[in-house]
Amino acid sequence: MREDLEARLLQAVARVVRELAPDAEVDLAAISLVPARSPEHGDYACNAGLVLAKPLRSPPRLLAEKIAAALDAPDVERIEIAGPGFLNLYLARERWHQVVSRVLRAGEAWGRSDASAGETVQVEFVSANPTGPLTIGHGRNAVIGDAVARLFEAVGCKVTREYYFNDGGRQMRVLADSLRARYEQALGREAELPEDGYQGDYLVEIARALADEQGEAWLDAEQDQFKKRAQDAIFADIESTLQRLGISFDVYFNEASLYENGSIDEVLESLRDAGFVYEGEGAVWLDSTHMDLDRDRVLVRSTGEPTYMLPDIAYHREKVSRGFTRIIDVLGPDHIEQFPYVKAATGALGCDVAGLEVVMYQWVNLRSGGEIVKMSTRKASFITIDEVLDQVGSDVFRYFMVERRADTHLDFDLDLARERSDRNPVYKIQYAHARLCSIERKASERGVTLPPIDDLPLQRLDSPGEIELAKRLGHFPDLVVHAARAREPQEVTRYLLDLATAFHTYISDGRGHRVLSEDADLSHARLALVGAIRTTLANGLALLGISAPERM
RNA sequence: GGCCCUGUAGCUCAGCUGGAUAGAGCGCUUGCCUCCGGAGCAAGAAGUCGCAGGUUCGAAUCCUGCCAGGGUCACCA
Repeated sequence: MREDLEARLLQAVARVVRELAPDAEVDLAAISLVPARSPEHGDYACNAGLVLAKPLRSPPRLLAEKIAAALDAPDVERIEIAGPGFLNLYLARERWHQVVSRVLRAGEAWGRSDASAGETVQVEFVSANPTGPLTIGHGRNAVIGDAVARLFEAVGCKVTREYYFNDGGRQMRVLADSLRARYEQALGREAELPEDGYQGDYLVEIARALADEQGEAWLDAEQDQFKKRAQDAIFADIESTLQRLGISFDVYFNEASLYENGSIDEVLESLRDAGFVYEGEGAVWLDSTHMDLDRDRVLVRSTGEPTYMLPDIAYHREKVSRGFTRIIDVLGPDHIEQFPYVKAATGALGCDVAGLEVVMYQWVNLRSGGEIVKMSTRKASFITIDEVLDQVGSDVFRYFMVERRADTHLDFDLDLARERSDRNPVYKIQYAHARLCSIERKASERGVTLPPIDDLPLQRLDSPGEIELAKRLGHFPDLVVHAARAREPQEVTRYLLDLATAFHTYISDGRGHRVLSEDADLSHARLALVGAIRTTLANGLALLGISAPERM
């Protein structure tokens, strides 16, 4: 609806420009049509008069009037010129009533669109190496990644969820040696963890299970056996955590395969051939200075071992080769700095990297008992997702993880998350949904059934609260598109909280908006509105992977 | 020192890619359950948008500098 109006508005602008100053340079992208902030400003507000004032050398209010006169839009009932030169557009009420029937007709598809149809998107997220359980920091990555993937699906993209991991390298050898030590300890022998070994209790448990199962049979086992054992156990644990969050992946991509199929060598050679590699200080360097970046980076250490950057480049070349139109990396601040180098180097290989982008999130601090616990992967102090899930459940966890914009630091307030009360915003939204369901149940108990959608007496929805709610529902598809474009699930949480509040206000502000009454038409109209709100809340929650309970 | 993110109400944060009187949740004050769910609603107090310049009809939003917090800079992915 908004888009149609915007198109007509731009036509009107074009007419006015043609008439007054055909040669003027006008930036049409600067013209916006947005939902008005307050009802005094109508339904939609447009800044075209102000934007055109300069290039057309005319007073903005005068231009606004000309645009208003040139606008051909049957839905627009009235236009006011306000303030410095805004166009305030008032739509006919029937337009908003129609929103209710559209929602009911669309059902689960309400909010979904083909705005980005034809795109194939790969979202790579979590990507934790199998050296330990997922921590709360991975949790933010996991929830954001999955929610962004859901948003892409909602606007018509085909989405591949991918997990990239490395089970090779020094860290895994240390892990293997750590498990061996724990295993020997489990058999009652003297054994010491290697220096900078993995100290977490989870390895003790894995070792105990191994000792119970194998007895002393593994005392002479190879490092590789321990490595595989640890890796399998830890991966099983990671997958079970992800399952608790309702997250599953289409592809698990192993970094080792890039070594096995020769990609690493190929990439290094190609970069060398392209003239972007040189030797210095015993290492092999990426000449990123000549890719418009501020400095060079090491690709192969003086020890002969590649840095993580080289396989990263090979991996991104591999992703691009699979033909995705868009490739998203969900990265924490510790990985973000490498990305421009990886992207530039991948481009230097001749790959089209235009669709490569990052969704970056900031660290999570855990707040408990008024104290802030800084989550640090390096230091031993970390809290696992499972530990938190034991206390709050997936819905609360997911909500809290996407409640803030990804690029701001997140304080996860464990005490608040644990509260099943009005202080906790997840419940406010879910409660509204349950309350709506309750009203529908009540209606069905009383034998009230809705007439066919086309026959609904929606004109009976004439109170300001009802029109306000219908407008809010009407904005939902735009909201989804916007959130997907911004890669910001947070926008959905905010919308849902506002919608839930608007409903609670409507139903209990003492203005007598009883849904079920003696007036059959009014009851039907309001019941239809109830259904539309419920559908929108449920669809919005689904975008976040959060359940919409019918009872609480 | 270089680069990246952040600085908005007592706290945690929005602010729709430059718009009209800067908003929400929590906390605080005061009211509301003979009535479809009080996990709710109504009203109120609370802000030099980190600081200083600049760009223009108009800046929390864009530019520059500074201050503060976090991150990162081949031997950890």
